[in-house]
Amino acid sequence: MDASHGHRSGCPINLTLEMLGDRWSLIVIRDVMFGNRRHFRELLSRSEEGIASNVLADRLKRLVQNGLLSRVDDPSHKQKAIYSLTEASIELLPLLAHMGAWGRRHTKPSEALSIRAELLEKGGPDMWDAFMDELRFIHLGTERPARSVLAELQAAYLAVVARHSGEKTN
Amino acid sequence: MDASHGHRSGCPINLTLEMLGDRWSLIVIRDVMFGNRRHFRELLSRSEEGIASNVLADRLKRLVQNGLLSRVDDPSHKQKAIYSLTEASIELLPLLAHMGAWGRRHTKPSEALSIRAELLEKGGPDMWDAFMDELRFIHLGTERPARSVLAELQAAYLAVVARHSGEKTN
DNA sequence: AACAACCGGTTGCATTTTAAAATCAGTTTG
DNA sequence: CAAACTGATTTTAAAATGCAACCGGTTGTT
Repeated sequence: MDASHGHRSGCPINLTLEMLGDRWSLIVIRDVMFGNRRHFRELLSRSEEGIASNVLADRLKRLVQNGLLSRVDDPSHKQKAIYSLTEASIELLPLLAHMGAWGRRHTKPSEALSIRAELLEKGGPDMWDAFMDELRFIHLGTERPARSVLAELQAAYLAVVARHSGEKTN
Repeated sequence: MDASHGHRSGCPINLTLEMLGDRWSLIVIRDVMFGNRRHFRELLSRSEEGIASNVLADRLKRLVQNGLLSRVDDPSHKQKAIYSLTEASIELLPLLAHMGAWGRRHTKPSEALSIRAELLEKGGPDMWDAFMDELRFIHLGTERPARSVLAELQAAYLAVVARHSGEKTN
């Protein structure tokens, strides 16, 4: 069982699950990735799912330790921290896209919150690559790409919300 | 927060996570899918990760309730139950393939247990579709497809194990 | 007929993880 | 100087997990 390294097994699926297989880690990454939440309070109070502050603090710490987020001080406020995606978490995008697609098919999601998943599914790997390039620009400081998938997703989301008269502002 | 239905939110990613976001559910599905473990004892004792019997019993029950597994009596043995994948869990294959690919890149998996993920990544969506067709044959009783991805994966796994002199018989 | 091995679990208990709410000290803003 | 805001921590309780023993029934072997 390879307990020598504190892991249940060396299976890549298992190791991924050990890192991300809980109810909150991927929610946090989703919010940083799709909602561009970069601060503790943003993640805490604008969370659709209502994460508790101690759980958020713990997950942020673990995600930073595992190299899925990076944390730097915000120069504009001595107590603010800015959390960014890393290359490793940016590469989780296809996983999240698939998860959204599966959830859209096999659970009963709300229409407004599904539109991003739908668009991302229809866009396919080409759109994912464009989105990942954009995330590298936002979080890693690479060159700005021509296409903004984030803007496309947000526009589609706002359009749905507007169509149903206001439900929430993001 | 849509607490009206006992869900944290209607986001498809969140709903997927509520169903599968724990440390064991996807391990069980992985073993049924890739290891063709169909009985309680097979899942329990041949588990690489050493799941506890009460946790396995709980997960099997929940997965059946959520429509990710089906359970029928084994006609050859009055006490045996046969667990099968459903269309919903068969469609988790792309997710598991991505998870394996990500884990191969960003964790330190063992070579033997990575070979399936590597093959599945290289095979891409074409191979996934062929595998899903095969899983529908095995678990849902559809017509037998020409290609057996399961055999390909198993052969590759055994080749790696043989190359490293025996480690496990799977 | 006797017996051991096997079947899918269950039970009881200790440990670990998670959840919710209140609280905290330092920082910024008015 | 006070209020609001920052990223957390503390406290307490509940839930999940891990572990080992156990269960009644079934099956294959002798």
